[in-house]
Amino acid sequence: MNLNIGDVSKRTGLRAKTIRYYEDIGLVTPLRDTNDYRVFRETDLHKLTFLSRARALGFTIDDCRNLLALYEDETRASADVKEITSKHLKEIEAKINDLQAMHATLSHLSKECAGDHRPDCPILEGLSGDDRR
Amino acid sequence: MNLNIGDVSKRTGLRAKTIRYYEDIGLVTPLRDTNDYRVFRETDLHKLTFLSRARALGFTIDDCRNLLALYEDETRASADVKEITSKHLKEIEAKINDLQAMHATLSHLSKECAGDHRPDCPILEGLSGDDRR
DNA sequence: CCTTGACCCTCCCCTTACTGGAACCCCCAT
DNA sequence: ATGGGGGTTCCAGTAAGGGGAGGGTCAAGG
Repeated sequence: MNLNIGDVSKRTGLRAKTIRYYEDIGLVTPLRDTNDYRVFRETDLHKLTFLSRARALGFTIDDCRNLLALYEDETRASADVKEITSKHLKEIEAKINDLQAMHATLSHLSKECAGDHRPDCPILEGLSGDDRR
Repeated sequence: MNLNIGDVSKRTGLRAKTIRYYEDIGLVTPLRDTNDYRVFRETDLHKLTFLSRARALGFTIDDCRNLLALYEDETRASADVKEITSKHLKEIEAKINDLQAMHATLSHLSKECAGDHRPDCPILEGLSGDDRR
């Protein structure tokens, strides 16, 4: 069950480039064949799958590093995992709020804009210093 | 009414560094005093205010460049502005959707997690290949 | 045995939108 | 003259990879 980078890429959904990058920054340490090809074992595959999912859920690489350490530590406290997750959830909420505020402002301006050949444009007015609400 | 970079920074809310960067990439072109200090005029101030607001609404620098060109073009069609805005609104919506999906998944896992001293952790299980919904 | 195409390798620069820092100049008040 | 608070340039770094050059390797087919 020794896999090349291409195989791992297919199974994890990560690109080969990404996997090499993860090795560079020390998240995985595959073995090497005599021809310098990376050789991934079961455990490497598990880690990379884990990383793929954690990244897809928006965790930073740094969070991933910590989560992975907890994942591998049989004596972890689930509280530690939950804390990282809660912090991340709060960041997600903050981002959603920001985006919703932007969306509200912009869609308001956009609705006012005729969107035709004429130059008058409430969007540009809103973006300029012109501060009437 | 000639302003130094610090004055402009205070009035626009942009940091001096950011303003220099905007000059670097050609978004503004302040004059120069004999001592090499940048000299900003009214129009520069307007442009930078515009940029500050557009950035705060999440437009990319590239969008800003286009919007600024339209802002300065008295013969623009408001349709062009609206198109950039609509595209941006769609991107915002997509991001919000992504974030909400992440949030849903993560908060579900988080709720299942005891968050105590014990190692059992549904969050880690969810992140590993363990694919039971 | 040789070639072809699909893999794999390393190394380096590019991206976004800035931010930080070093090393230096300028002006005014003490 | 010295101190502080402006200003200037340039260099390096961030997150998380992406793109591409230039080259080695492997397995199958002719």
